Amino acid sequence: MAMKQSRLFTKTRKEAPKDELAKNAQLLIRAGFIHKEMAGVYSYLPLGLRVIKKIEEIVRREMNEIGGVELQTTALQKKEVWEKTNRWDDAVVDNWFKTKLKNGTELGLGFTQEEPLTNLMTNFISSYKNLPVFVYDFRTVFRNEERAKSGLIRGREFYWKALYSFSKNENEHNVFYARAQQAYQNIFEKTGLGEITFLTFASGGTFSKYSHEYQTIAPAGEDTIYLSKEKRIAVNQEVYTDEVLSDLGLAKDELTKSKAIEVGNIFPLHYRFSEPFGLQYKDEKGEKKLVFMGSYGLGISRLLGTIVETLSDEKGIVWPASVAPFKIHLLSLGQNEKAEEIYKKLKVAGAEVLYDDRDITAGEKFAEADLIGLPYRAVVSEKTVAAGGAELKRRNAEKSKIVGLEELIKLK
RNA sequence: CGGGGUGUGGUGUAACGGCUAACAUUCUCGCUUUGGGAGCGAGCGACUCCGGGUUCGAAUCCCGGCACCCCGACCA
Repeated sequence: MAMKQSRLFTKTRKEAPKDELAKNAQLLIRAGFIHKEMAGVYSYLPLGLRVIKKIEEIVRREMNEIGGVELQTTALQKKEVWEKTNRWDDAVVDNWFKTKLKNGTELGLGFTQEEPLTNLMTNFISSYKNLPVFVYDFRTVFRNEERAKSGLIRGREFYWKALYSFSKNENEHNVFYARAQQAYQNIFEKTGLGEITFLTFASGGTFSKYSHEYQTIAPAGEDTIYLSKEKRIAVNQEVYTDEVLSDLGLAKDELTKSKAIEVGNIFPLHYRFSEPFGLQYKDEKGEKKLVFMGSYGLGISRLLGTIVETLSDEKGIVWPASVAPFKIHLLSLGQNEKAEEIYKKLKVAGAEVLYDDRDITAGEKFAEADLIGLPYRAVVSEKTVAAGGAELKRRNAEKSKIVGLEELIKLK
């Protein structure tokens, strides 16, 4: 998609809002990607929404690749479903947003999808022939956090992907679980966080010995992990014990302590949900058995925040090409028809280009381009036209070079 | 939820208890300029978060509320 910047109603700011300290929120607001509605609640503006969609598509492809099937559950939740697992009571789950129908019936705004989805799947799973099945869901969820913080890192309303696996038994589950790990690794590599994101062993809670978190190293992180750069794994401080280290074959002296942001979390659910909902199947012998489940979460909006938090410099955001709202930032300096012409050709070629066609000073265009942070900047002025084309520069490079239209189209 | 802090034009800041609440930026208009948020001039824009109180007089002091930020706790 191509777009003229004169059509983009958002505006950049020189100064960070005083009610945000987190780098991700400051930059995303300054560059016009998000709008703060209230603490922990943000609207996605056109540029921000495009990044969300890019990340979503990367995640979708990986989920499809491992056999995931997409659906969408509801935000409104009914009490009875959650009472089956004892997760309706505020004494048990303290971050519910609850509301009521006109007639007084209590409802909740979903904070996760295990209950509704397990309940829903009882309609469709009845035989071993129906298994395994992997279902995923992108949606906004709500958590009444006592303290929202760090911009998009911990919000009260956020966008995430949840996948649940339904398997015949633990062995079958383990096969998928391993594939899911690979898919997660692919996602972080493709979104530019591969180098600084670690598979992390964390508390398994009531479900199993461990859960696996994907932790991205960042000073702004809420978690503390001990990581091995060589082995590409880490241990969450909450389970940093001699026993766990020996389990994993890690020695203390090979681990580095670091703050990190939890960008994903996967773990087996065993029969925690299939049991209360009676999610069973008949095996080959006609015997009823419980479905073995697994959970695979990933915060899309948190990932957006994490990318900005970790991949920005003093001038602004530095988007990885894979998630950038546009690939090319085309700037026209002064009056010239050449820029318009290049824009039209790029558009026809299907390039993802944001064309700054506004009548403002060069300095302003450069400063804004750096702040918005698209991977490539192509300047078209009398000077560059005389030199044979556009001046192309990567966002994170110092050097630039003159290129023709063909080379620009290649970048799309 | 415990502790700390902050609320002033859209944004960022200033103002001893005392003139018509100031400056920068944004925005509008004019001129100039055109390779790093450029210059000059003119304008628009604020019941100083809300409600009480003290005082001749409150943005400023006091009380209550709300909002926001930070630390901690919490975070299948």
